[in-house]
Amino acid sequence: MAASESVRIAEAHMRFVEAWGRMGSVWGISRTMAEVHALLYITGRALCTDDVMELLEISRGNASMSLRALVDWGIVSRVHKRGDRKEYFVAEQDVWTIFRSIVRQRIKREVDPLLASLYEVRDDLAPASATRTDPDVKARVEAMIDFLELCAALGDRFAGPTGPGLQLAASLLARNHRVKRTD
Amino acid sequence: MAASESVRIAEAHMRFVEAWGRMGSVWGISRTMAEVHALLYITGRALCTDDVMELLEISRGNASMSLRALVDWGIVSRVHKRGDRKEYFVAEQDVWTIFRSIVRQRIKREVDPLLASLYEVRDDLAPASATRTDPDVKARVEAMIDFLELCAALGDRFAGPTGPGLQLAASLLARNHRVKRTD
DNA sequence: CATCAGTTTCAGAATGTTTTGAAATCTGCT
DNA sequence: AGCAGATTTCAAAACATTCTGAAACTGATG
Repeated sequence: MAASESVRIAEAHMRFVEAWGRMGSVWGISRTMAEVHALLYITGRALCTDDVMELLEISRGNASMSLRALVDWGIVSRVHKRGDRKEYFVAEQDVWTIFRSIVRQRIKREVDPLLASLYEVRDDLAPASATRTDPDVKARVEAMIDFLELCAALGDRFAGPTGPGLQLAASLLARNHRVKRTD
Repeated sequence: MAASESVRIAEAHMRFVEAWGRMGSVWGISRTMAEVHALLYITGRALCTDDVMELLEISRGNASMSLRALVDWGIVSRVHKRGDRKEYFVAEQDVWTIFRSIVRQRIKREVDPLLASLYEVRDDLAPASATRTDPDVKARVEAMIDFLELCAALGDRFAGPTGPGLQLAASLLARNHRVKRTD
């Protein structure tokens, strides 16, 4: 049997799902994954694999993969219903928490490896043919490293599990445009 | 004739280019585009299409497309050499300015259209069958809209042409972890 | 321990993106 | 205008990602 009793979705909900799906690329996830997340988010209900398959018209494999990936990203969790062997899934409801998880994941997956490569490049630039190397090149690599480290640090601060990122952001926005220089 | 006299590149430079290329997905551009940018950035020189083709071993069409796209993004500019009909390209050297351009482009291309869709969804949710609609659904759409608006505003503030984003970021990092709540 | 509902896996198919290369276009010079 | 070097375009090919569906697996139950 297919979906749990009455899983119907208003047309407007589906448009939300589609809009969110198109946004997938921004978050670095596939369209379907984003749609699955949107579906869980907008309904606010616990849905099972069959519900997702049916509503989004995707295959069982795809639904299973996407749900699992969302759980790995930490923005969807598994829940169980008493007396039901099926697994159900719910999306994190707090937008800021969703954002946190995504930012942290992406830094870990993408910025950190890049930084690792850049450290290697810097180390190769430094010791050996130090005299023959254009000092500007070193400076540029350094600048890039500094910038990415700043990004990672900011990400941690903003998106860290303890950080009240929202307030920080708000206060940042509220401040006046110019900030007194510290140098 | 191929590249301008002596365009040679140290092995370490190429590793920088590759590392940066892999990062392309984060910035939402293709690997090659990212590599072209990295090449221009790390050499700090003005290179012509042929230089890029040769160093990156890509086709003329691809080099042309990638360079043009980078110019569109505002992180590479065309320069001319007196007595030379060729066009040369240089990358913006300030990391923060590069970041600014990218953030602004991405907000314009990705967040703004999504927000537009969400406004439509909200408007569809409000007037007609207002009684039949789960109020929580409206709240969730609102929450998402608010969040994205905050993102766009933050992006503008941080990455705006006038904003001293770096100082803001630094001061943010320097602050103590907890910020007094404003409510 | 055989069965069954439910879940995951994975090779191949479908789809989407990027690259090529040659032809068309442009630009500035004589 | 006619030419020559430089650049852009674009259809087809190469490549990469995502999706499907059927088979394999899991683990609770009688």
